Amino acid sequence: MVDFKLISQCPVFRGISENETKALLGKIHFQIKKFNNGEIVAISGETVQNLYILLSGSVKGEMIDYSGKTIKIEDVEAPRPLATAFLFGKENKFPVTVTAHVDLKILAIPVPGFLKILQMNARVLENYLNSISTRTQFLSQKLHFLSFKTIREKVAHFLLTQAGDKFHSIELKNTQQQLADLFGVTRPSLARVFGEMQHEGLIKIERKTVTLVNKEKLNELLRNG
Amino acid sequence: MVDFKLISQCPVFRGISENETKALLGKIHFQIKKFNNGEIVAISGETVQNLYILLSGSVKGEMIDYSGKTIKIEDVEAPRPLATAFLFGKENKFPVTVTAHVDLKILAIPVPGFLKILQMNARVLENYLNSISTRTQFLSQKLHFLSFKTIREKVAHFLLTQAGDKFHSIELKNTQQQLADLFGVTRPSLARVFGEMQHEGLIKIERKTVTLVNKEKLNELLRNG
DNA sequence: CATATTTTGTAACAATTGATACAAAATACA
DNA sequence: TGTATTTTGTATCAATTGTTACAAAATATG
Repeated sequence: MVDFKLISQCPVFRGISENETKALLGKIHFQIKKFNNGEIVAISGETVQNLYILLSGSVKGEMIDYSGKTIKIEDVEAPRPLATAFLFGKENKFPVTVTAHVDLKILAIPVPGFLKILQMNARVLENYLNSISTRTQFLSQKLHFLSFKTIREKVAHFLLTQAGDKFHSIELKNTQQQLADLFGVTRPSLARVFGEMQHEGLIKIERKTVTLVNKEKLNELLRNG
Repeated sequence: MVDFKLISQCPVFRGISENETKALLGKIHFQIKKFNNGEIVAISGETVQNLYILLSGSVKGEMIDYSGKTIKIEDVEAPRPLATAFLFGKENKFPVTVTAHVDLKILAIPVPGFLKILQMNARVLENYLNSISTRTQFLSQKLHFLSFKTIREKVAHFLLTQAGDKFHSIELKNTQQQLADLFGVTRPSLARVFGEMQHEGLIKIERKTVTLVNKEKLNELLRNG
């Protein structure tokens, strides 16, 4: 028995009623697959030929290195889709090896069928486009952030983005340790940069409040290094 | 007069005949916009409400920093679409300010109309999905590569990826300078790492040929730093 | 309020990389 | 082949960041 209610809770089918979901899936081929704990769902490098939606249980994604060892990358839980950004495109292969965690039930919709659904239902189409676009935008932002090489630049960008055009002070909602993790640097290094920037009169720090004293120089940092 | 032949050469309409393109566009609203050299097509942060396809001329994309200065990011030339990854999703805003280069002609298809086209024509749908998916995959790879912090790690990853499972030596097709640019490091730093890795017996370099002497240790590098 | 825990500021030293320079080696080209 | 140009190997020094350690300050908790 297929739980269409659960499927309609998945991001891709959001806003689609249980009955509509049932009707859509009735017009195409699909499979329900079950895996036991530890079974391999897909191997890294394998071509993605289905849209996989977790119905129950969860999976872990692992990279396999060149010697055969595995490194855990991320977990995905029901009711979420798998590898949505790798259904199409030039490199439509699983970037990770996917293994079942607890007893796992997966809805597998072959790509041709999924394409039909996208054409039949505007809402699903929009959901899917929004999903992969949001991911692309997230990656773009992350990449842009990583383009700043020094900690000073990262801090300047972070502060200016947080403050926006209007404000000249911001409230930090994270500890230095959390910020350091976000920036991918060590906590003492971040603290050092905060201290230096305060000494130079760029910012002023009081408790969790950071005042941007000299916004212009902070901007110059992002250009001149 | 609209040049449907040109439109059908754009990646999104690839594989669609001139007549089909004409028929598709006939069922929706669209605009042809013209810009003179230097005119602003879209401002960074503005919501993307149309799919823009360059019909003639080219544009430059620039970021505006917090003080108002602009930095050139990239150029796009006809017949290519603009900001395809920002039509949908949570942050569907222009990431850059777009300015006309030479006399510019643009096809502007409002998003609702483009959605209709996607539903009417499976080929356009696939083209578009392939386009943004390929972009996401490119960004994913780039991000993965940037996750390697030291030059050693970058080199190890590069060599192992190039060699794959089967081969134990690769032919470099770039100069050290080009590789250094690819890695975002200076040329002498890269040369130093090559030298060190050769001294340690990890690799052997002869002219443009790099032999991976100890693949296992190269793998360990990617995990243990 | 007093005490335990977390967070922050700072210092000393090591490791990595960038910047600059220069000569040897390889390559291109007349 | 001989010469000009490009590429590579290497060295030195500066700049940045990581590592480790410890005390002061802030916060949480009883």
